[in-house]
Amino acid sequence: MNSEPSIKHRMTRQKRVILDVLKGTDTHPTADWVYEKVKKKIPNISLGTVYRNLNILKSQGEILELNFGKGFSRFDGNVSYHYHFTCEHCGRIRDVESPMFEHLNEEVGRNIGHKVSRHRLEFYGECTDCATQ
Amino acid sequence: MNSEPSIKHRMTRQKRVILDVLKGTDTHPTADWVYEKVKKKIPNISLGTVYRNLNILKSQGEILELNFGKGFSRFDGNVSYHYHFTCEHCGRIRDVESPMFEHLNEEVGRNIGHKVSRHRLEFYGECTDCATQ
DNA sequence: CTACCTGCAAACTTTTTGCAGCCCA
DNA sequence: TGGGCTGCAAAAAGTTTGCAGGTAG
Repeated sequence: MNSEPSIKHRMTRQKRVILDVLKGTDTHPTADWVYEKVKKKIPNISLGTVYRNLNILKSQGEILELNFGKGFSRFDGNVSYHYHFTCEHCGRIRDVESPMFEHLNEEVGRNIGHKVSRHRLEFYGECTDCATQ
Repeated sequence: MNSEPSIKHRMTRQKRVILDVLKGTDTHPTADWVYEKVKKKIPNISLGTVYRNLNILKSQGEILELNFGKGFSRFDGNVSYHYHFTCEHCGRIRDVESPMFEHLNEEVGRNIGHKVSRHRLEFYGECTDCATQ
């Protein structure tokens, strides 16, 4: 994977469209979803190129790789750190607008005796769309 | 995967040893680590059997499947729900003895307008072992 | 020009599954 | 005894990579 900081990365058409797709959705898509979407603009793009660019963009801090324990990754063009809410009924993943609980790091760090620098918090439940059906 | 509740699961030697291995460690091992460990007692066990039993045990609530975004799962014989701390230096995953923040579900649920029933919280940082080296 | 990037396809890794025989309840 | 379970091996599914030609800067 060409993501060492020493390499000067170029802005190619492929990379730009991939980034645009990710910045233009809040659906936390999989690599394959991105691939299908990008194919509409660049029909002969390859899945390998999508993966390569996702890794480069991730290493450059332009996107986030999320993981919800399904054996594949999801990607997020919203790099401002935030929590997520997953509906266990429809599977949709939403951004949580709630503020972050910054104090948890220090609180738990003191408790366990290790230096805690960040945390990841995911909420699960049933969204209103599903509850009202 | 034979994990429908309708199926009457049996206790086989393989399943018992797999469960013993998981209950006897706090290292949050991968399926392959469990496989290697179980092979010492049942040398001709197959990896497929390990995976099948891990899935059955998980569906029965006897173990937990964890996911730390590395392309493979980790398993936990400690099913009392708890948080984890991952050292980003040595990679070791420790249980967090801190009490759970039960109020987060209601607080965030009110904020986002969806029914939140549980959350998952993972801490990251540097453990004392690594910090003092 | 010359790194870096692309499409293609093969390779890799983790996990699942079909099958014929085995064994727990 | 029969339905679930096993070992084996092949298949899936997601992701990475080697290569020869293409292109951004």
